[in-house]
Amino acid sequence: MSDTRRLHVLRAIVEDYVHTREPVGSKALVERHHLEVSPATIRNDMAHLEEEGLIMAPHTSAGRIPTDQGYRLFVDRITEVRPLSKAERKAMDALVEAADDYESMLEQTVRLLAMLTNQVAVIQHPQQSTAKIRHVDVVQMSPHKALTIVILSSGRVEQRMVTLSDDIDEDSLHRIGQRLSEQLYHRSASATPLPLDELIGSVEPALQPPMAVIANAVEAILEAGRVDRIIMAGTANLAKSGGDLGPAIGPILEALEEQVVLLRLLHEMQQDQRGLSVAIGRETSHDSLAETSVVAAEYVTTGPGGEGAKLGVVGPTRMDYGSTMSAVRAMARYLSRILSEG
Amino acid sequence: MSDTRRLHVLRAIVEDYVHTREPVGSKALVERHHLEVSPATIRNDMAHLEEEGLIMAPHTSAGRIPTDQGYRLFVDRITEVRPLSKAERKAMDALVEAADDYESMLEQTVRLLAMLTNQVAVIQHPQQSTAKIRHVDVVQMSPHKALTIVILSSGRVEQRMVTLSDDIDEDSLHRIGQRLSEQLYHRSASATPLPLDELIGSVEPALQPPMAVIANAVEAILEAGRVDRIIMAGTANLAKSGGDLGPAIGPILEALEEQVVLLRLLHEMQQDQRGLSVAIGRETSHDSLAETSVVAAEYVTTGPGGEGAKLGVVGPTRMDYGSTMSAVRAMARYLSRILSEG
DNA sequence: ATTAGCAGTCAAAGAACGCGAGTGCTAATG
DNA sequence: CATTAGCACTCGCGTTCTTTGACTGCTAAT
Repeated sequence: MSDTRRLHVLRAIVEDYVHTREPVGSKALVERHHLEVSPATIRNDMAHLEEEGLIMAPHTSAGRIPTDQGYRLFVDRITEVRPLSKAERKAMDALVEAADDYESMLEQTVRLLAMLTNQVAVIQHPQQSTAKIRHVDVVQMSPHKALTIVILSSGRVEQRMVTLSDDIDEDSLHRIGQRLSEQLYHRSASATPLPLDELIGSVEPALQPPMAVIANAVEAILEAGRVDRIIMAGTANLAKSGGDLGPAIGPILEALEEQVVLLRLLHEMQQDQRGLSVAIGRETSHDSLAETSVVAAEYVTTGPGGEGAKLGVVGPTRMDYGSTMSAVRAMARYLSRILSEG
Repeated sequence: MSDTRRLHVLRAIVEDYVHTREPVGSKALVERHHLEVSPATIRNDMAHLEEEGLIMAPHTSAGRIPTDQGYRLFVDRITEVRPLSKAERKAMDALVEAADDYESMLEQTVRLLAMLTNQVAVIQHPQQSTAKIRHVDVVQMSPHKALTIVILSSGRVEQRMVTLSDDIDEDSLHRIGQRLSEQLYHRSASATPLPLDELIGSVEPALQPPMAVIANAVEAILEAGRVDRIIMAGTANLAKSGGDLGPAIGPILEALEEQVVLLRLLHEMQQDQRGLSVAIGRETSHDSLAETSVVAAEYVTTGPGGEGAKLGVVGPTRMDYGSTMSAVRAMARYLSRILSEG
C-alpha cells in the first residue's frame, strides 16, 4: 500500500470537500481525480485515514470529510502557497494610491484582504514599542475637561480625556503641552514610567496640579499603546459563504466583536517556516470558533528590528487554504514593504 | 363602530406580534388584552384595518401581522416613548467614567446602545464645522513620505500621508509644521480654501515645494472632515435575534458595511416632534434593508448652535419601538450633555 | 495489494394526512 | 348600525411512512 497515495487521497478529499461542501465518497474520488485504481482500493485507504483520525464520516452512509487534523496535515505537508493572480496584484497596487493616512491605510488593507479572500479579514494595529514621542498637545474641551494628545514618530496619534479639579484657561493648558513636548521629545514610547516629579517641577506652582493629571494621562496613553486593537472587515462574508456555518454565525460574530479573544489567538499563533500561522478549528481553543480557521501572517513596520503585528483572515474550517494563505502572505509582505518604504 | 377601538386593535396586534413573532389571530387578541368584545367583532375590525393596508395575513388561515404602514401609524400615534429603567440609567452613568478619549467615547456609546437595545447601533462622527484648527504637525515616515496631522479644537485628530518628490530631513518638516501651526492657529476648520500662496511664501525657498504639498494635504484633511464616518457595534445581535430575518442577514451586513447607504439614510431622515427619526421597512428605500427599521436621533456637540450628528439603531422591522426609541433618545441626550459638558 | 461483487445502513427527500388555528360570511339580536 | 354566535371552508404545519440512492465494509477471487 503506497503511503504517498494515501496522502493523495487526503488531498483530494480536502480539495473536493472545500469545493463542493459535500462529503466525498470513494467513487466520485476516482472519477474526478484520475486515480488509476478502483473505488474499493480508495475505500481501504480511506479506512486507514479514518483510523489515523484524519477524516471522518458524518454518518454511516455518507462520504468522508476531513477532520481538523486532516486539514492540519493538508496545510502542513500538502498544499502549496499559490502565487497571486494578475488581478490581485493589481488591486494591491491600487491600494497605495488610496492611502491617505495611517489609519485608513490599515482600513484599506483589511478591506482588500477581505475582498480577495471572500472572508473576514482582521489586522492588528502595529505595536509602537520602537516609536518615539513626537509631540504632546493639550486641548481644552470645557472648563474642567481637557484632551491630551500624543503624537508618535510612527505616525500614530493617541488621545485621552482628562478631568481637572480646578478650572483652568486654555493658555495654561497650551503651556503644559509645550512643556511636555519639550521634555519628552524623542523619548521612546515604551520607556515608562515617566519622570513625573521632574515634569511636574518644570512648571510654575499654580500649574502643577493639572500638570500632574496630564502627565499621568500621557503615561496612561503610552501604557495603553501596548495593548493592540483590531480592525476588521468583511463580516458580511461570514453570512454570504453559502449559508454555510448555518446558525453558528451569531456566536462567531460575537467572538469577533470580542477583540480580546482574537488578539490572544493571534499572539499565540506560531509562524511556520513559510511565515504563516494557521489555526484550524478547535486549535483556536475557543468554542465559538470551533468551526472556523484563522490564517495569519506577521507584517513589520520598521525594518528587521521592529516588532511586527499580525494580519489575517477568519473563515470556515472548510476554506481554500491554498489561496487564502497566499493572499494573506502577499498582503503581509506588501504592507511591510509600504510601511518600511522602499 | 368605535374608531378608537380599531387603533387599540392595531396596537395590540403590533405588540403581540413583536412579542411572540407569530401572526396574531382574533381569539388570542381578546384573551390577552381584556377587550370586552367578542372575537367576531375583532375580526370585523381587522378586516377594516386590512383594507386600509395597516395589517395583512401572510396566508389564508393565519393571523395578521402589521404592514410597514401599520408600524408607521403605531409609531406616530400610538406608542409612547417609555422612560429608561434604573439599570439603564446606571449603565449610562458608568459610560462617562470609561471615556478616555474622543474616539473611544463614541465607541463606548455605540456599544452601550447596542447592548441596551439588543440591536445594531450606529453613530455618526460629529461634524467639525465649528471646530478651530489647533495644531498642525508633520512627521517624517521615510525619506520621502511624511504624515501630516491636524488637531482640531473639538479634540478630533486627523492625519494624512503625503509623498514628497525630494528627500527632506526631519528638521525641515518640523519647521513646516510649526509654520503651519502659527499661521492657521484658531482658523475655522470649515474656512477653506486655505491661503496657499501665503503659506508657501512664508518659508524659505528650499522648503516651498514640500510646503505646497503639505498645505494641500491640510486642506484635503479639512475638506474630508465634512464627510462623516460611522462607528458600529452589535452586529452580532443581528444574527442573535432569534434566527429571525433568516438568511437575509447577509445582505443586511453588506449594506451596513457600505457606510454610504446608512449615511445617506441618516441624513435624509426627518426628526419628528419628539426629536426622533424612524424609518420603517421599505421606507429606508434600500432593498436589503426592506425588513429592517432604523431609529435615530440627533445629538449636538457644542451648545444649541453646533450642527449635530446622529446616532441610532438598526433592527428588524418587528422591533420593540417603544423601548428602542426611548433608548436612542436618551442616549442622544446623554451624549449631547457630556459633549457640551455640564 | 488490488479488485469485483454484494449486502447492509441511513440521511435526505417526498407523499399522504390529519390537526387546528383562523378566516369570512350569514343571520339573528339589541 | 354595531355586535355577536354559528358554521363551513381554507391552508400551513408537523407527523408519519415510504422510497431512494449514495455510501460503506466485508468477503472471496485475482
